[in-house]
Amino acid sequence: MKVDDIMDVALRRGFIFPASEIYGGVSGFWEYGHLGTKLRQNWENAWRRHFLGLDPNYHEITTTNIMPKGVFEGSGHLENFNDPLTSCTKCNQRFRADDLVQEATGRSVEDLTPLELSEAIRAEGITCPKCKGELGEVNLFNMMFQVNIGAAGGLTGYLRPETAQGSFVSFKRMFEVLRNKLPMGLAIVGRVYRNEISPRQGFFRLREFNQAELQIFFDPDAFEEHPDFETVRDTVLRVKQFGSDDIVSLTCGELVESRGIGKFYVYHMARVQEFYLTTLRIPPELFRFRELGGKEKAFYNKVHWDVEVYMETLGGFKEVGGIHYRTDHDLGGHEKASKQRLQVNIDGKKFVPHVLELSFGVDRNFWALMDVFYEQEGERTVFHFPPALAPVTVAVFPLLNKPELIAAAEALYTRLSPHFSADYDRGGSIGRRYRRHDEVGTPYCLTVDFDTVEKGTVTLRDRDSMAQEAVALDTVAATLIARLCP
RNA sequence: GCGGCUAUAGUCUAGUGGCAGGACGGAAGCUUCCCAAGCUUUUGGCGCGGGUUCGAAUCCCGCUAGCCGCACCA
Repeated sequence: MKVDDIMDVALRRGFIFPASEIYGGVSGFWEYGHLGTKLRQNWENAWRRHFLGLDPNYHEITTTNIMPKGVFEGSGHLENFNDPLTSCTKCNQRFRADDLVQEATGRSVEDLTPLELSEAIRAEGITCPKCKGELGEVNLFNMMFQVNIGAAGGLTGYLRPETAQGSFVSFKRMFEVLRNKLPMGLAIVGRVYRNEISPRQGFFRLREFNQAELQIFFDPDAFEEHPDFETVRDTVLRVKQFGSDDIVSLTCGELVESRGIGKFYVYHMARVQEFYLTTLRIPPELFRFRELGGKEKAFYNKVHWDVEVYMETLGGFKEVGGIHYRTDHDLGGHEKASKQRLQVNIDGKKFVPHVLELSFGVDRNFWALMDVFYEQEGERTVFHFPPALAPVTVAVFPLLNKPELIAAAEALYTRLSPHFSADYDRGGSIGRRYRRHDEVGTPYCLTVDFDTVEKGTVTLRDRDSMAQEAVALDTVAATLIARLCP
């Protein structure tokens, strides 16, 4: 199985491994080794360059992982994800305990604690609605991890379940700092936490993971337009529309005209696709937008397409991101809960900005790179990562263990390492060293031989073609840069 | 969270109550060595915690993790 092969390399070579492994691990928590950290950072930096470059007024901020309870009252996370659950001890069906008690007693049970609900279930003799089996203890279940801030009796806080809230609570100040202009984008790349009941699918559903999100605040009256729309009007998007099983190719112009989706939204779809096809080099047939509708779509999302990549290891197209038109749901909620005015005043027009959210799961994107670019070519295992994303850009080898070659190779490594992600390896045969670096996706290897000492050339070996060419020492850095930025 | 199966070195694996073995990998060295060649030396393991037993990798219980199914996944 491909998933086993990739996980084997990932564990063996230092991409990812189970968290707190020596204590047995905890499901849903993973650690990144040195190569995984580099690959993830490279993805994140590519994401920053692409999305923050879309508009001079899109910026990255850094906000806290722990936020006070009030934030999640404003966001709706507490209200919507704090369900008291009980399950049948016989058939394991789960139920909302408050619904069952309320139905049996006719009383409002909103303020009852889980313990009181458990007692009420026993007192009323409530049994499983499905099989009449005995119901278990009531447990409050919220996807958020709760933490105590300060000494006993202090504030209740939560680990953020999405980075987005950081942008919303920072909106008021950042709008002022950035001199009252819309659209304004606030990006956050960072850790988030969700207490999944039962994470499965290996690395795909995590309890602690990374998001890269860009919240774009804009005037809702401008949703139908975008100043650069003409540059993407004829761009062909791969889309799977709600209610259809087919992936079709539609231009941005067609999507606006046939579906009435605002140009502001479709423009950003084009830029997202560009990121996947051009920067990440995902083959087009493995990429699509999937429109969500009906129950799948959160009530506050007016338009919602997921970004999906086909992953063989996960058996199909899987969500790696989403484009959500969240309207004024978030700022409106925080306005009520915080009692702060979050409306803006632009040229005398007062309104609460709407939000377009570009949201990406970093770890899922990381896994997508591992899946899409993994190749087993006979005995050769290779990751064909785009060179700019590969954890190691260039590896330097002395052909032989001769003092003059080692000295020359070390000098070359020392010269390159401040500017490139470089590695040095003198262990085993030259062929073995090439294979070692194929296995972690290093695009370029430089081998120092006697020609290096005598004529000042090194052998540049290309990962994908395995072709070799002589390159002058003086031009090695320039050659690498030219290949990294075609 | 429930049920079934599973857990031996970095990876894969042999071992069914009596000395934990192999392959690959890693390290050091030899070999003017450009695609996992060869040789020498070496490293390193029974997931965790209880129990049964003279003796447990092996049998039993619990925990943790993984896989499959159910449930969950705003």
